[in-house]
Amino acid sequence: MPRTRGFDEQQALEGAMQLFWHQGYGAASLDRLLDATDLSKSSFYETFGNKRDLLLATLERYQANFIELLVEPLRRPGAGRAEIIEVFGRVVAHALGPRGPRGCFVNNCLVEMAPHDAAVRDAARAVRDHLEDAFVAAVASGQKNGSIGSREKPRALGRFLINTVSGINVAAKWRPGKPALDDIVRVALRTLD
Amino acid sequence: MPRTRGFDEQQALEGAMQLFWHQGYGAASLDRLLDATDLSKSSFYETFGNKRDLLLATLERYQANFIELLVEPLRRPGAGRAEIIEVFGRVVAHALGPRGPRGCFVNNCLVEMAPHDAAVRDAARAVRDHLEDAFVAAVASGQKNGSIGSREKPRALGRFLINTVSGINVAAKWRPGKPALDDIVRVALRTLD
DNA sequence: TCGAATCTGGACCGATCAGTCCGGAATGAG
DNA sequence: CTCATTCCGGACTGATCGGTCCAGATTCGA
Repeated sequence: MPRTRGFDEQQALEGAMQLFWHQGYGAASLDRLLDATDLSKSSFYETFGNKRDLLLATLERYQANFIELLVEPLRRPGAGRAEIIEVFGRVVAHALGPRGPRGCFVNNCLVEMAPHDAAVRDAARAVRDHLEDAFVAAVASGQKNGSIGSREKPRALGRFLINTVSGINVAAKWRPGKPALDDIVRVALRTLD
Repeated sequence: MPRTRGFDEQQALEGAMQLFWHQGYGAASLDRLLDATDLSKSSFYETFGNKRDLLLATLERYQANFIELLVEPLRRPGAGRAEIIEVFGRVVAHALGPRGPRGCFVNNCLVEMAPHDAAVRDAARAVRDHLEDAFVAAVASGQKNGSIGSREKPRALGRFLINTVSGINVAAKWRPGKPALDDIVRVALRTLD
């Protein structure tokens, strides 16, 4: 039974993710989701099953479309200090966002849902681990090419860097000035010396 | 019309705060709040007005009873590196908590409510600013007595430290091992050199 | 012991939630 | 054009939400 009328499922997913991201899971009512996905109620349930399954799907999309793009510099061969700096620049821009401070989708889910929902917690943790590993690899590579000091193990530095990223995303929620975020990044990056 | 039967309002506040803290605002239904405060529905509304006002009251209590206690070392005359280290030890213990990872009450509120509720955002920001100022003062004092390096302005270091605290509280949500948190703290404290 | 003040449990309200279901409109294949 | 398939709007359900209200139980001062 092939689709003949087809609609853009990816675009619907994107809309849903944006809504979850800006409003949170609880505040994203079904009506608003229908608006955001541009779907009828029937098609919505046909396509995504239910609200929670949709959340998990948007988490996957976030991982694939945002996180992967965000850390792309860290994947370059011979990545080091410069690439980490570049990623932090993206993090700041990403956290503030063009349409109000949305923070980080995964962080938001973690805080709102993790205590109650093991599946969401696992999904969020997976994304975070992925990000941490990317930092660790870049640190190791940077220590090898001399752009990063060798006083700390890559894992420890990676954990610290991802923690700083988390903090920035929370900080974004109360709308700090860019100077405040720049202070945070500058001091944090001193640990790479 | 004086109270003759009196009940412990402070204890009710404490119970409500614990519930909000562990479950979040949305998930803390009225029924659960009545359990937690050990109040009847009528007395609940008589005492606290409504659910949201109660949240603001618990935020104040958190500020007075937890944050103030947490940063007490920073208030000691001549505070410096040692006191900051002490506070970070408390932060780790506080975030993990005895009854599951509750993170930081203010952070949780910030993420869940700040986008929708200006009053909550202001209250949370006030608590956070308070904490940041305590760090800044301790850094300034530590730079004066030589326990902390002078390469960064106290405000910048303070912003960085409070950001690290935020990150740790988010990290706690996905139940990291203590070694991971220790890595984060150790690396972060190197910025005090 | 009596009466006033305090407190409680639960019935009740309107709103909103996620989710189900179906009659019929829209569409494309043949 | 025909007709099966796809899709939509909206009525509907049952649950739960925060919040109101009051009759009556409980308690205390006098």
